[in-house]
Amino acid sequence: MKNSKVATVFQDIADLLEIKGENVFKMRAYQKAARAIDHYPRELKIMIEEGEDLRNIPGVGEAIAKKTVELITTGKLDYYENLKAELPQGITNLLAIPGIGPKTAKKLSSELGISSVDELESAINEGQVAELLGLGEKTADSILHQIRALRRKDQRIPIGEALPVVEDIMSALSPIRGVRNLTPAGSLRRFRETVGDIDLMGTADDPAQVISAFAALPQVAQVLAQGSTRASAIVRDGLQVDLRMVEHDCFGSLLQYFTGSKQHNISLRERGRKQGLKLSEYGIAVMVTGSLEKFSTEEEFYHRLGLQYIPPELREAQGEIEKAEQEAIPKLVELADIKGDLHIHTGWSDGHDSIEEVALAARDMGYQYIAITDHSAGRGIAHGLDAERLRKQLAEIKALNERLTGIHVLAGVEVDIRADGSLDLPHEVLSELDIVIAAVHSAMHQSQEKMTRRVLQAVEDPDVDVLAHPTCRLIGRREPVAIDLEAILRAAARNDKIVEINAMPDRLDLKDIHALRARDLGVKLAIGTDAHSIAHLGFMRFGVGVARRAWCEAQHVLNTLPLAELLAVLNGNR
DNA sequence: GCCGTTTTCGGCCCGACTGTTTTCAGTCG
Repeated sequence: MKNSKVATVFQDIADLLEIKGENVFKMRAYQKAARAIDHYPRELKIMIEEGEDLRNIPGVGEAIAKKTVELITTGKLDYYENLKAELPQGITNLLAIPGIGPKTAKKLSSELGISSVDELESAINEGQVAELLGLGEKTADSILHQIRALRRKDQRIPIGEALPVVEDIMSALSPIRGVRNLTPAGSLRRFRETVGDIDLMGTADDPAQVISAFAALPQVAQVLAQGSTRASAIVRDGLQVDLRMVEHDCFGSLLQYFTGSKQHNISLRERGRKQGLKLSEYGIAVMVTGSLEKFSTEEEFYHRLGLQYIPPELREAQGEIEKAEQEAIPKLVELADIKGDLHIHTGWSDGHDSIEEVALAARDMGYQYIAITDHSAGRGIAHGLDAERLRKQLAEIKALNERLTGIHVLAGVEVDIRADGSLDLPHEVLSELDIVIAAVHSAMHQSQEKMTRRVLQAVEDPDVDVLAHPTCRLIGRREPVAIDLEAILRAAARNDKIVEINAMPDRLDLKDIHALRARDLGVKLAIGTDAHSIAHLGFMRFGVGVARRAWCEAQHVLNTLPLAELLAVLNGNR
């Protein structure tokens, strides 16, 4: 059983306990454990098999550890089954509707016998809901509205779609006089792989003026709410943007607050409370005197708490606060550390641009090198290169390198790992290349045993340098393949192989927690954009975001190396 | 149910908004 499934069960237990009206702190303990397990970089199943203590996971104590073992080893949990039997089936579905919490869900269930969204909708239409004590016409209307919105609304969207939207709005607002510090907050700023809605903040001499300007933007389809310091609006594709503007001197605490994560902020406030400090978006209040200290930067805010600055990508309540206490937050890799892109397609296979066009664009970005890694001729891949065409491409790259200055082009390939684990090109031609990336592109529904053996064979192949997009997932569109990633990463560590963080925003593969696990196992990572056109070279920042969420420093990322050192590593590998 | 520079009991984040109220409960981020 996967961690995410375990987390879902504990979250459901929390919901059930909340509806039941159990001790809220017990409920929160399950919530916290669910989140921690969902973010945990190791598979609990393996930890149990290897006899490790699950109580090392923050938020998991004796009781939840025991329940986790029961759930994973037997596939089911008595406590959970009993809890579900006590309450109407499906009742937790109601909690997914914004505006409905545990009390309302319980009331709807016990007084009207409602346990599904459809039943709720008919009851509202029949006027039953508005008659309940404590509810009313407005509440019933608003619930109906939310049900409809929920059905229309897409799931969380990939960060790669959200960031351009917010940047477009930022560039429209930033010319306004007196506007400063425009910054995306929330999960977008933390570079989570998907975002629900967009938080945008900033400071202004006259916040209300900026809010009005925002509401009038052509990008805005519908204004949901508009006040003097904040507005919510729907922009294209139903994406919701919340803008908050405050005066300049509170920006640090405001940005900190709205960047989250929620659990990070809770942990931070618990810690502050022990120091007699009360944290909020307005600043830090000293409890005995009641005086409020304001902060114009996040750095000052963290320092006031006796903490080193914590970069947004690490704010997930995964031990970063303890590390900050010890001044042990590493200097994370930055976009500026990246010296080149190691995964690029051109018109030779399914990309759009010529090698030279890509090389010149990369040089303009300040890169020292790029690797051209077109597809091999594997089944189903358009215009893949066979040995003959690959040698022709190699010749073109050699000629180009003699002609171009300021950028070096590495000759490479993204060779298909066939269903049986063999590579799609012979050793003779692979050995002539600077870099060989291997990846699965077919037979994705193999059993976990078969897929793991298949990829292990590629990782152990002396011709292979890099394993690309190891899970083959497409966010929101294709589930990751069944594979024992722990075994793959351990094999990569043993064989000195590099594993890719694919920066294409709908892949992000490895994902954050797997990249962290790789880092911990000593596996070197390469960030590649998988660009199929020049514009895609800009995806690098998403890959860097993943690496930062995985606590990676420049030393953990292969393509922060200058050209000579990179070539030395690649040559040493084969 | 978890946790410990107030350690094995007694705590457990904070403020805003909304709608239904008569002083606040419920929900959200």
